[in-house]
Amino acid sequence: MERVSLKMIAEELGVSIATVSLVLNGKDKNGRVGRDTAKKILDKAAELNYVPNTFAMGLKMGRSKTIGLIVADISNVFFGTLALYVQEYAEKEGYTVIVANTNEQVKNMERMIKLLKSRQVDGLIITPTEGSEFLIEDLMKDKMPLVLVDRSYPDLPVNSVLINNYEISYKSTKQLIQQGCKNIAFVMYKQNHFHINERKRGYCEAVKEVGLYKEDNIQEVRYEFLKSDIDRAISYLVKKEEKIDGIFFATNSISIAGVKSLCKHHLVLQRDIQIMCFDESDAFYLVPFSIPFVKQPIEEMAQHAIQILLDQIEGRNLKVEKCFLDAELILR
Amino acid sequence: MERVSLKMIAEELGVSIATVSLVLNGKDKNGRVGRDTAKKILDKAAELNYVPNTFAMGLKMGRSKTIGLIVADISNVFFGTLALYVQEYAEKEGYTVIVANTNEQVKNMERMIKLLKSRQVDGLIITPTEGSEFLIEDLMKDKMPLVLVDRSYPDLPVNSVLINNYEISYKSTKQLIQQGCKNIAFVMYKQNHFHINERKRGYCEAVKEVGLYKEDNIQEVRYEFLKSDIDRAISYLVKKEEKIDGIFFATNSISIAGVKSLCKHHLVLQRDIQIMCFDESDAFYLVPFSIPFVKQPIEEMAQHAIQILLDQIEGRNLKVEKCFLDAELILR
DNA sequence: TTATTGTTGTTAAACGTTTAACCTACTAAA
DNA sequence: TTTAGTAGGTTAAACGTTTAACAACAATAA
Repeated sequence: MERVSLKMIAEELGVSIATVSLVLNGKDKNGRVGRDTAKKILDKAAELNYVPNTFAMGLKMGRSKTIGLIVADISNVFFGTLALYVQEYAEKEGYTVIVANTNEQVKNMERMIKLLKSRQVDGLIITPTEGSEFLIEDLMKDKMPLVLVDRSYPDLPVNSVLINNYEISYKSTKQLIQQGCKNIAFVMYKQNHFHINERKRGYCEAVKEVGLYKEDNIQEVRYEFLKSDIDRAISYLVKKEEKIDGIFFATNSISIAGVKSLCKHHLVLQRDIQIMCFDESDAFYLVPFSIPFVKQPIEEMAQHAIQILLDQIEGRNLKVEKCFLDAELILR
Repeated sequence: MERVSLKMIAEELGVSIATVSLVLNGKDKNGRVGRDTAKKILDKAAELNYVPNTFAMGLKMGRSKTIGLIVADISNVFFGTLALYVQEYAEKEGYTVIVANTNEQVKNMERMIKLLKSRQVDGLIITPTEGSEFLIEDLMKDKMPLVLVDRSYPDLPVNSVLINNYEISYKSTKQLIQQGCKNIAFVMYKQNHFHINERKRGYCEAVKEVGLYKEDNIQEVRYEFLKSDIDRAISYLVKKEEKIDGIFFATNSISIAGVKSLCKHHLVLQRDIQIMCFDESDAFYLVPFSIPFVKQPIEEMAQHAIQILLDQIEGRNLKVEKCFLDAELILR
């Protein structure tokens, strides 16, 4: 893996390294380097298949043109799609993305931040884990350019890109009510995340308004034990005295697991029970009826996150930006 | 974003940079540095929250401890899962992964290789796009450590991790036959990929064996126009003279799109038609009957790919490794 | 006494870039 | 003839790390 350096090009052509650098960076305008010297250099670089050494560049310039993206689990389609778009928009601006997984563990998040810092990232886009407020505060003290996505700590003066969790959740619950549901459950993660609580608040508000609020209709499941907890929750909900006739699932992984679990109880969706999901899934198209869901504007989230982050990195905007995007209710 | 360097630690403690480096790299054994000096350095490093500058290290050492992973589309759950495990195993060995998407375009693959090279990756794991043989050959000429995953060019002496496409495909088709299907279709991408052709060969072999081969039962769809092409293909298959009673979908994206399309025709799966899919999908658990599928050992694929790649990078093994793993037929 | 060995460090070069500052030769104007 | 300007480069330092080679000193051995 013989790597081609400026030096090699310079030696082969009998010019100085500086000249080669100037030409290859396009800084040879206004008469720094002669036309034919420039052409010779360009040709030789192409011939030798020169690629600049980002390490040397980064070391010298103090910027890596790299950003870190920290998510819970890249194999989850929500985060995978987010990663796809983040990379797409980052690349357009000449930035590379390193993706890191936390698996919702704050310990991992800490490790990943350290790793990405050692990789000299110029900034971070993070979906923070539960209990990671202190890590965010540390990063802010460090003046690391930073954008939180999907989740946030509303009291911290930190850039964020969020959706209208409360409103869309309220609206979705209303929709179930309008479809005739009289006893609606809400299944959420047992996590103290602001965005999750906002979704809960939206649900509560909607059911309270029509006098349908019941505390035991709200079921919490643990991330690490999703499958078993969901089964228990669904069992409880479908077997209890006043049977449930509608369920709102608070995230995409809960939606999938929840619907799976419902199937096990031989309940026929849309007849025995109405459901409402967060996030789209291919799965929804496999059933011969439509499953309503909340569609998050993932591409726009990625786009705004990148834009805010790069504005900070490149010093175009130093104010804290809190960006709210509207999710959409899809009924079909 | 004041970055802490060895120099700062050295100055604060009144020792040389070399000493600090030695201690922080654990190279102060056999009496290089005194016990208490070492302790002072360790403490100060922790206090200042020192993280080594990977750029300077990489520049000096000529190795980045970074590998590149090139896939078609990170938001596809197969590649997402692959990425997850590749990262997990890479991290265990102290390597970081940069993921790049090609969207199945050879142009993009070329761009991504260039980008990753400029990032000084020590090696690459690639699921090559169609027509990218010349890029692989270039990399081999460059002596870039390399492992192809999922797909390969069998004539090239290049490391690869593949599944037993022919056998599992043969076996899956046999299964459909055994379930009583008399007229089985095969839906595949219109791509000249070896692994895809192997899957086709497995199907063909199985149907020919029992005299059920019909050329127009093999339908090809284009990656860029998956949805429309699938709809056309399914329409054709279900409406033609001798109606189809079984379909084998050759990849996960085709499976999902295909089942969606079948639903549109109001066909009841497992009654009107038997199907067989490649790769698992959450979707399969939403229907009250079981959908058989081919399960690829994604974690093992990632593990072997990393192991082969690191063996090459670190010079432990210079032979070309062709690794074959067995996919599994899941019936439930 | 002198040499040897061990302990605890330091010095300095190198990795591949970028870029401010400098240099040389030529042309044109005063 | 001098002076200034311009075109077309070159020199050298710096970024933060690693590590071979060196050094200073003390203890021990011959």
